[in-house]
Amino acid sequence: MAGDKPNLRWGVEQKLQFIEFRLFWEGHVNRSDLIEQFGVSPNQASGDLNRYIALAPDNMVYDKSGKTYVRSSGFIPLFLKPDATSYLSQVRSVAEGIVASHDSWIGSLPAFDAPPAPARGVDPKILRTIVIAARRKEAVEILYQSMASPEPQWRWVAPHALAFDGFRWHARSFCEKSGEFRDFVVSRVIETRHTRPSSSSPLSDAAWHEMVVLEIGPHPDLSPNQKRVIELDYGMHEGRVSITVRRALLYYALRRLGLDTDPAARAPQDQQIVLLNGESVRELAA
Amino acid sequence: MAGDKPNLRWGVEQKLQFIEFRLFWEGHVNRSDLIEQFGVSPNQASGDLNRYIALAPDNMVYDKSGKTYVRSSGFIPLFLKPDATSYLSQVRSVAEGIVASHDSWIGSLPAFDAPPAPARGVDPKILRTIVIAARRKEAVEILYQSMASPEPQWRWVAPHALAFDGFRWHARSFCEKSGEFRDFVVSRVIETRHTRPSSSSPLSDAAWHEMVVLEIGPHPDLSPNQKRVIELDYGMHEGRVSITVRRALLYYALRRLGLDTDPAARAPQDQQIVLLNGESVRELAA
DNA sequence: ATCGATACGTCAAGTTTCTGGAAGGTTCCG
DNA sequence: CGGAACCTTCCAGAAACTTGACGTATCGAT
Repeated sequence: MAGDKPNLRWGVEQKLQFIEFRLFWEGHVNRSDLIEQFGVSPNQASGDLNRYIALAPDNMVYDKSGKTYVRSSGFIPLFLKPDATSYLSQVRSVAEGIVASHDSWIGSLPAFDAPPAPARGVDPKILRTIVIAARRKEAVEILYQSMASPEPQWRWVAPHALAFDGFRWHARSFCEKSGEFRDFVVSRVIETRHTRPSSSSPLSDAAWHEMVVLEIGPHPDLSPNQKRVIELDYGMHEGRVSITVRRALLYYALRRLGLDTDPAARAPQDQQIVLLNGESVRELAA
Repeated sequence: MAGDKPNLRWGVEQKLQFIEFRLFWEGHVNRSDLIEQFGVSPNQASGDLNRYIALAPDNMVYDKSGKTYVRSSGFIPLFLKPDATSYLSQVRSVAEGIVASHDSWIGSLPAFDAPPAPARGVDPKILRTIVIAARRKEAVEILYQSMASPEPQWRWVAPHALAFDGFRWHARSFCEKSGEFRDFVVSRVIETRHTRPSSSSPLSDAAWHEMVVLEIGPHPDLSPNQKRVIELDYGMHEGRVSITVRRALLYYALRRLGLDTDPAARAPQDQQIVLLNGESVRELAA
């Protein structure tokens, strides 16, 4: 019956996916939804809805009383794989203004909030310069405000990767001034000037390529039941789980997991997890 | 010359935006880029590129030697507002598998990594049930694994908002069992059963609607120069910035900012910021 | 019980977009 | 020089879409 997706044009495929997205997440679709989202005529929207029914007859019925198409009980997505992470990521992006509401397919946005991350914004042109330099394996001259010097200084760096520490974006780069690979906070780059070919190889960034394994387990002072729940939360087996992280990001990973302080600094219920191989890991942290 | 955008069809507008996105971020576009992204014929792609030139003659020229269209120096985006946050968010989404590479417009993905967040995934159907219940102001019966009880238990909750604490997603809900508003970790919901109308009003969730103001400043033990950089990073004026956060999220906000422990638990360079109004804030934390 | 508003549906004519095929141009490289 | 890898243009036909007109079902208000 259904199942054979003919070669559809991109625009048509998008509209069918949209119908399915709304059916799954909201339970219903309207002709007017298509009109708003894609700017098509009522006429065309009718056609698209009926095309969807023709391709997936068991997924959707028209509810005359509700004046809307509703998902039927035997709904099986045909054009989309429903994904909670992606939906939640969209919720966050729309709520935080990263994505305009009309660019998202979510029709009725759930109320949402998250603890704010008060980090300065990144200038798109500066970011572009860094990204392009990384791609071309070039060095770029940046005016950088470091923690060490009072005034911003020009220096040549050869970026090769981006990293996010939870708050700030970093450009992992070879710094010609210090002769080392370092993290540069992108929002501390005031300006960029020239670029030129770079002789440094990203492969020599040992701290970036070397992986560290963190062994974590539930806090020993939790009750057996609390331990079990934490194990479920973190996907632990037999009281432990391994997390692999680049040595260059180890500091941020420990901080993010709340493992950069003495485990006694928080109550066990707040701390939740502890590092099981702390001795071998902590000496690697920068 | 340029500037007047005629009423274009959705599909055409998307392609022009795509051309502009690639021009801005990568510096060049190919006919083959359009072919890959939208599945059009080489023929049509030519047409679209020339349509773009007709609409924005000063933005792009064909580099015969490079065999590609390149951004010209006077490039002014016409269909898109370049946004670093949105670009970086895409980088992260693609790198973490949230968005398929071919659904993103980024052609050449920069190398990227971030500290992993080892949290269990959320089941899309369970999330959907919660989101729909919130929209319809309904209560839903969930099988929930709490920290308190050894076995999961059925209980009626009326969700009204989603919250993200940096690791886990929560459903802010009225719990009929306890008669209070509480956070339920979505990934700890094993199953959902019935729904029914709810009498509880989201407006009575005091901790959700009450806002707390955090005053933060640079760590006092930093050097004047280091303080200045931190002030720039966090957008502080005169050594302080106010962050407003829901009381229900206060705990997570403090944790995220590293303000939930004694300021002496970390070295000043690691701690970076301190809470200036700690006395009045900390007594509110759950 | 009728009327108006709001949905969706459909038929027809005309425009825009797109494909496929065919022929042609430029630059680079071996 | 010839081939590869780009982009371009012309044409006919198909698919997608718009505009306009007219018809249908449901609901709620008068």
